[in-house]
Amino acid sequence: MNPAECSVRAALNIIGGKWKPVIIYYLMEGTRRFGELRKEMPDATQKMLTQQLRELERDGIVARKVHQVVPPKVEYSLTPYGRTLRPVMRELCKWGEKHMAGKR
Amino acid sequence: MNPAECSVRAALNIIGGKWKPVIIYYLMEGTRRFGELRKEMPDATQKMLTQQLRELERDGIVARKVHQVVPPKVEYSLTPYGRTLRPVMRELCKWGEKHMAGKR
DNA sequence: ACAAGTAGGCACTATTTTGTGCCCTAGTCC
DNA sequence: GGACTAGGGCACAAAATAGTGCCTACTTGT
Repeated sequence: MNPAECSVRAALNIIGGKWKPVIIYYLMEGTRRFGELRKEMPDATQKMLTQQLRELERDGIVARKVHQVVPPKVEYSLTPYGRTLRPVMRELCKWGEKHMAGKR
Repeated sequence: MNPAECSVRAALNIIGGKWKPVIIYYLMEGTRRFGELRKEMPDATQKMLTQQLRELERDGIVARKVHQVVPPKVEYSLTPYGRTLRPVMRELCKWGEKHMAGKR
């Protein structure tokens, strides 16, 4: 397996989850609280959201900031590293739109 | 789910298989016979290769050309539509390379 | 007569990914 | 002292994906 192909796979490992692109998409717009993400993507279960966020955190894409306050408050945002995904997401998105438009 | 996020998911549905990006990658270089692909990606089982090729064909990304000759000969290539994936793959690949380089 | 090479098909199993349901914490409001 | 809040954990069940093994048809070489 040559380097070019496995680099594509590496990228897909990061953004390839069912909800990860959606999370990244929202976080590209700005910081979100956990509950906000849940409202924005009601089809993702809480567990899935948590799980995918953890993975993205582990991979250095999102930052998780816990405010030690009374009702817990946790904010998620893209790390600088995560922001380097922007061009990738843009291409993916552009292609996806064209694809959906020309739907047979 | 807004249109931007679901377009990303639509794109991922096409190129998101375990072997699809690899297949697309090789076909971007040129037409391949089934057996050639097998040799280039020995970790994919024959079944997986066939399956993923069928899906890519169904989605209009690859063309399958059967030559009615004695030992069967089947050639796969990207359709013009498949070639529109080039920029997407390039970004994905660029990001993936940087990602692997900066591996912690 | 028989093995090899090509491009698969089909049934079944294994692995991975998603989803469900139920539980916790610690203040605070009533 | 019960309910509610926001974020999350854990065990398990279901579904999607991937992998294995064995089978076909046709022809050429031995």
